[in-house]
Amino acid sequence: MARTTPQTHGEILAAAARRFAATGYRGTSLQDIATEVGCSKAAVLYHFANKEAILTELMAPAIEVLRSLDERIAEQPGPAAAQRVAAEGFVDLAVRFRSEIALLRGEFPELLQQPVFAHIQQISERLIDAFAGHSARASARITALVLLAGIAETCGQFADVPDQELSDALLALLLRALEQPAH
Amino acid sequence: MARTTPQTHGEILAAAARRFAATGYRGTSLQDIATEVGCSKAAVLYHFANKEAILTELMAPAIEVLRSLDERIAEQPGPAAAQRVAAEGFVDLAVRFRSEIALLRGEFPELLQQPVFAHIQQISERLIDAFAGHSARASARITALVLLAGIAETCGQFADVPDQELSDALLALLLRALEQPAH
DNA sequence: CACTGATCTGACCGATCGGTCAGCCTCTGA
DNA sequence: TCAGAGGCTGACCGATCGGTCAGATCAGTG
Repeated sequence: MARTTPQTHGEILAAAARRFAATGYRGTSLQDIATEVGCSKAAVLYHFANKEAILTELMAPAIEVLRSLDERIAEQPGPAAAQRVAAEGFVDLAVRFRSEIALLRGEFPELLQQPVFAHIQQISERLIDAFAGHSARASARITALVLLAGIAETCGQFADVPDQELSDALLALLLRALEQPAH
Repeated sequence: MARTTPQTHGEILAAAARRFAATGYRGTSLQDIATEVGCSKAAVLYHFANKEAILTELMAPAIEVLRSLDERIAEQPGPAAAQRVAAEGFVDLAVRFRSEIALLRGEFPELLQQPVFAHIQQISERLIDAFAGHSARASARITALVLLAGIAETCGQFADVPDQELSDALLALLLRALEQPAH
């Protein structure tokens, strides 16, 4: 029961990731995390300012990669190049961080309100725009949103599929499904 | 404030639908619904046994259609026919009930535990199977799940798109993206 | 030895949740 | 006129939430 090791911080992070993935962010209480770690709820709040700080630290690496993808897309010369970079970059991100994305478990709408994800809303809008080949046509935007949301929502469920196989399948799907932008 | 009309039942349903769509099922309290209606929380619980009963009544029509779609898919002679019926039926269901689906807002995982959705889990598994053309290949199942989840997750966001246009765009996407089953 | 700072605990707080309950209105029909 | 039923209210309940706080424990330092 008594913990004297200073590695509790990491243990809390790992336990929180497991619980968030199992029951979602809102569905996981600080007591749940504490029980999984084997410490008190107060100990959890000794290592993290509040519940949100745990989520922030868990998501930080994925958010950083998403931000850099956003920049790389903006640098592309035309819509076709932007679409290709967006597709490849997003698939790579989804596969690499699928466990982190999984623990959001459809709570995107509420979680987007939180400071951690302050800029994600705009980034994802630009991502959809790139997916749609900068087209304003309704069908292009519908296609883009369905694919983006579908991948984000499901990639965490393929924990048993090897990275390369999942990556290939998703990229093939995107190339097949996305409407080609006008030249 | 005082309500003497017996139409409160319907008003509560409508208010609940709006609040669920805005902040999700778990994110909406009985007090929120009562405030929107303009009555007391106790009045809401006079008309409905509990919070879940409101959701049950809201979702009943959509669930019934999903159940009949499941039966129709099972009657198809081969995987190709089943895939086509599943695609057309699911798009139709998603478009017609997009406002009902929208108010689940990614809370599928938790809500699936509730009695209302007891059989939905198995039905959706059979739906994915039909989407995948009864193939066991990982890529086919990944594609099926991404598209199904993507449509379910996003169709509620296209409230401004006419039914026919949305339906056409989604069906075209499915025909383009789904892997063809072996003959 | 005394002291300090880091780590951790149990008890507690106010807020909010879904849900219950006794009773108050208002309308209706015998 | 009045009993009773339907509709509704305010007060209240136990549970749970995120978060606070005073203090206990312990390793290291002088």
